[in-house]
Amino acid sequence: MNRSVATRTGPPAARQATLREHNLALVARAVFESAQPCSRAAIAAASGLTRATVSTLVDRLVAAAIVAELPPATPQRAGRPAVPLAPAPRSLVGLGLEVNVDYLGGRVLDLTGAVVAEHVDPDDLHDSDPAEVLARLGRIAQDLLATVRADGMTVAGARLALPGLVDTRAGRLEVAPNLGWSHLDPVRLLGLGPDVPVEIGNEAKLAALAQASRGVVPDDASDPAPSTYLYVSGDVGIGSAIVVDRRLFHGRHGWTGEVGHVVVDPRGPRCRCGATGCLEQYAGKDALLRGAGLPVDAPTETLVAALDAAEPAALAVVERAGTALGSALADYVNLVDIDTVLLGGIYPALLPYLRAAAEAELRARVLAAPWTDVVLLPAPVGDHAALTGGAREVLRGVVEDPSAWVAED
Amino acid sequence: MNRSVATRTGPPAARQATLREHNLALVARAVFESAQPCSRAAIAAASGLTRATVSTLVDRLVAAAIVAELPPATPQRAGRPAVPLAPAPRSLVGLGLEVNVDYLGGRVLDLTGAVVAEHVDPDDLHDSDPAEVLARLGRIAQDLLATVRADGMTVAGARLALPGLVDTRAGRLEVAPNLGWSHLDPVRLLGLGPDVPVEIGNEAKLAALAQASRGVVPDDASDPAPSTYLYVSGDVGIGSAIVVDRRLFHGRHGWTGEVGHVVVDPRGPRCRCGATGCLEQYAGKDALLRGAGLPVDAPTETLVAALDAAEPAALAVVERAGTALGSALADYVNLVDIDTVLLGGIYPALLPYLRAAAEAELRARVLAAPWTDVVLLPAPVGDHAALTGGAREVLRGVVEDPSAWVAED
DNA sequence: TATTTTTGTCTTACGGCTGAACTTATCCGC
DNA sequence: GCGGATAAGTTCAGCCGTAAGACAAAAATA
Repeated sequence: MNRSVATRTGPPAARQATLREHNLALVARAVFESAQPCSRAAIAAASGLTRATVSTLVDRLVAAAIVAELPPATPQRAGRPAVPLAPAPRSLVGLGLEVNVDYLGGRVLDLTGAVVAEHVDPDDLHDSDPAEVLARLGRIAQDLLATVRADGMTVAGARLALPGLVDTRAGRLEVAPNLGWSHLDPVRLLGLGPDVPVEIGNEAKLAALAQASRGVVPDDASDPAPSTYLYVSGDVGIGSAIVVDRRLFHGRHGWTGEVGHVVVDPRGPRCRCGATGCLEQYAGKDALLRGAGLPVDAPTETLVAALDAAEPAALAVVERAGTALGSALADYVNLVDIDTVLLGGIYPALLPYLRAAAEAELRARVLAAPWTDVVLLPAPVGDHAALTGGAREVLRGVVEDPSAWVAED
Repeated sequence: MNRSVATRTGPPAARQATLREHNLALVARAVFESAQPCSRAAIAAASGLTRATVSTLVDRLVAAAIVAELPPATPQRAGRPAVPLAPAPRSLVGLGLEVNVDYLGGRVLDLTGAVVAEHVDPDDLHDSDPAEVLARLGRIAQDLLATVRADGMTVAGARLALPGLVDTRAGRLEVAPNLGWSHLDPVRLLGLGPDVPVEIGNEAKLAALAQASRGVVPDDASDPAPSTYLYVSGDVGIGSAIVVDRRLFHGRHGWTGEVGHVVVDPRGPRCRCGATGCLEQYAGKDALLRGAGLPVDAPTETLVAALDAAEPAALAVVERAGTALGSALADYVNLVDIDTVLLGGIYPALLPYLRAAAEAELRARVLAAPWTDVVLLPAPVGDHAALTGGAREVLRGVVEDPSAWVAED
């Protein structure tokens, strides 16, 4: 009897409805990825669909308040003027949440990429109580949701960023060393209602996605953000993410990019992970401050001031960090063949002092160096990037599958 | 005038024909990935399509000789017996070609995965003349094609494996150090007619794809080959590939997996790449033979014999190689979060002697070690794996888009 | 004002899938 | 040995989404 209920594995069959969903997403992407507002006719020409089909699809997106019709621009050419289309402001929004060692907070973005609400509480959350902290963040989230709902917006979902080993699918935080948290279900502890679907993610991974500005939401076109890059964020630990075509490379569990524990010198100092000579012991924040003779809890600005003052200890330790970083990034590039590296966290401030050493090491060690240049760039989105990244991930889901938000009929 | 001819960027629009192509591929995959022959009804149940639709799609695949109807098996249950479906033998075939330092040759596989023709010429091709060698391989290919065509088979395409930096899209070989080749167009030099589309690929990458046995072509079900793994092939150099769901992770240019040049010890010996302490200098074939006090042109068997005889120099150098390999693989796993490693080339023979050291290093250095085990396995397909991988890649193309091989009407 | 040009809508046709009835082929129980 | 049960595969009308082309609308241009 239970024979042929068949697991229904593999990709789903395509039916007529699938066609419509596909093309609806195609049209939505066309609107969202266009630098300037575009017309129905332009979308038809670019996509290969007929103007008739594009029209019906656009009408659905407009009815769902995903796309907005702008007032007609003053026409320049002959012919009936086009109706400009653009992402709809302040209708569907995404919520990014984060708990990190130095703050907790939330940020709400709309489909245009604008911040419509935000609340950030700086705090020292080393070895904090997860239940208490997450309940507090839950209340912050509720406040933000109430505010934007009062303005008539609909919340598409939320994404919680955590600085640790996260199993996104199971919704479990395995361990977050710096928070002193382990083995818990953060979504349950947040205590948001079932009306807002919450997923969790690693902080560095979500911050990485925030860097792809042209992804979901058009920024100003002067910023040609790359779509394939490595994002490396330096703090006490050094996390990173592999982004290909504005999407994360996920690996087996999502635990990619642990570049902080790449071997720089096996005879080097012992790392808190138990091994020796990891990158973190050369280019992590604690190692840098200690090496420069500064207190471990000093802010990055203190180190930068020491560098600006040309203090020899600071200059030496940062150059050594640059060499170590270059060596580890060379391994990274040799293994995954991605040659644009965005540096976040403490690195943008230090980049002038470590760039030369890092680039020398990259030139020496990257096998493909004769045919391609590895580019080191400061990450464009800095402050609490994971909040932006989390909110954008939610909105990317809306744009890539708008059918869930479009009326049936 | 030239305004709106629009580049037609992005994914194509979905039309009715797209639906059919999608479902045709879905049905083909169902037949090819099934362990035993399956019926139309079983495919319908598994895919969610109706039996009517599956029937018409299967009929097209049968007419195109991609799928074959087997004679009915003796029925066990009540009801009309099913017609078993399986990949069609000896109809569409793929050609794998390879030039490497020690041989050149070709292999023809049919859709069942069976070798239907093969020709391998051992030879020393260090610093050879590319035009002469590729012309020779072209003649071998012509002979193989003539043979299989005489038996009524159709050649779907060919794939040429080369040991070097290959730009697959442009069809250019940038450099193959061991052959002494650089900057050439191997497809043109092969001189095959336009009736057989030839693509080129890196040897290690294609060998890696050969390891996913259940991919295109069902092997015996006793071998549960993984679908996501790292493949690391040791020879003079050490190449590798990242395989996710039986597909290559391509990176920017396809130049991923250069694990031979991951840093093991920056104070280590100088590598031929110009840097110091690369893995290749510890675990490459030349380094191993030299360290064991054997001639550099000795075959691997000589080293294995020395190990079996418990010669101290050999044991020491292989253990050192195991540690180095473990260190480099730990970096690899930390960066890409893939925990199954298939070892090919010279490593399967050496695995008993280097496994302990490598696994110790992996346990110490892989950050996720407490939550997941890194598994080292000998690669299942050994002899000239790139030939098999190349042919399978061609056939994978057929199964993933059968519509090109199915009659219009 | 008439013509040209381009946008957006309307109508008809077509292709591909669904669902339900129907046919075919086997097993099972009496 | 025969009828019912069971399952596989086929046939046919109907639905849905897109294509194709005509048509309406709105602006620049002569």
